[in-house]
Amino acid sequence: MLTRRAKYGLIALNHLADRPAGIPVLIEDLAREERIPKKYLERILLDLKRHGILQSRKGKGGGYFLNRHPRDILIGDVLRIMDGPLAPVPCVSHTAYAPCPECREEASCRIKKVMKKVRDAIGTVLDETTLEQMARNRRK
Amino acid sequence: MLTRRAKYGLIALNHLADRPAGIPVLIEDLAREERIPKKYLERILLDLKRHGILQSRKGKGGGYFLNRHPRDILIGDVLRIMDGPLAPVPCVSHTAYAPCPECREEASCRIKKVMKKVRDAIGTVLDETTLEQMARNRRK
DNA sequence: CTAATAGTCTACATATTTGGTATATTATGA
DNA sequence: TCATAATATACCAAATATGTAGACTATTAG
Repeated sequence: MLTRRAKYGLIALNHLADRPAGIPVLIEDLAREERIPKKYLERILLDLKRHGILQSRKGKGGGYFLNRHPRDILIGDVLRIMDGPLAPVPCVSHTAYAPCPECREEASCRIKKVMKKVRDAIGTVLDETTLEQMARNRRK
Repeated sequence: MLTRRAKYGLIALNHLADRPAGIPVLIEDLAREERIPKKYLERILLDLKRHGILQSRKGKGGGYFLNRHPRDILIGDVLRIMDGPLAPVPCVSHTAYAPCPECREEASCRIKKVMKKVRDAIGTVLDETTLEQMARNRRK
């Protein structure tokens, strides 16, 4: 399940993708228009900034804006930042591999074999979808 | 992420799929051999029984065994019982559809469009994999 | 019939995650 | 230098995940 945090993040990025590039949007406006709790959104945006997705300016005329063109932002990367690895078990994660704590012999693990397929299926969708594609159907 | 509960469930089902059909296995043996906390496992097995995956017998000579042939048990169904719907958002679930609480206009929701693809990708793997297939690589 | 066996039910306990708030502090531009 | 707006830190409450404890019930051997 996607967390609310991830949904808020995607909503915010779509919101920003709809505006002209490089023009800052106030957290407050974003929060109000998208009905997201402001203080919570602050932390989400900051996190996305720290990971290079967003950029910000302080003071008057400041706000948040995309750091890259929407076509260069992968939804998979956004969701990794928001919710952690895409993989359903750590032992099949591309970006955050770790052996499963309970697992005894990973090489022959039956769960791993199936979950690897699931991870790849998810990755194929999310790492081949850009913010631009996602935002394609603009509201008028 | 799969919960530990789901992993335990899969491990238990694989364990049972390895034995001759219809011969009961004690919760206690299963728990010990697979290193799963017994009381926790009890509830997991009971849940799988209630959903028709397992069958049990009480008293001496009792225990748990598969209610159907492994080829008729879908991993997707098992995971739904253990962890809930496969879909990353309720609005794209096949088995437990519900509108997302935060969502305003579902028809045009951009998140929904992407997540539907993800759900289908996951479903294609898990609803086409049987316990028999999963258990194919037997340990010797 | 009764004792041992083995699953079932209910209630707690405890840790982690999630979603959110409150209050400062820091940087920027007019 | 003042208003603005992002940043940082610390909390907090509710939900979920992962167990544990103990009583109860059904079954079978003898």
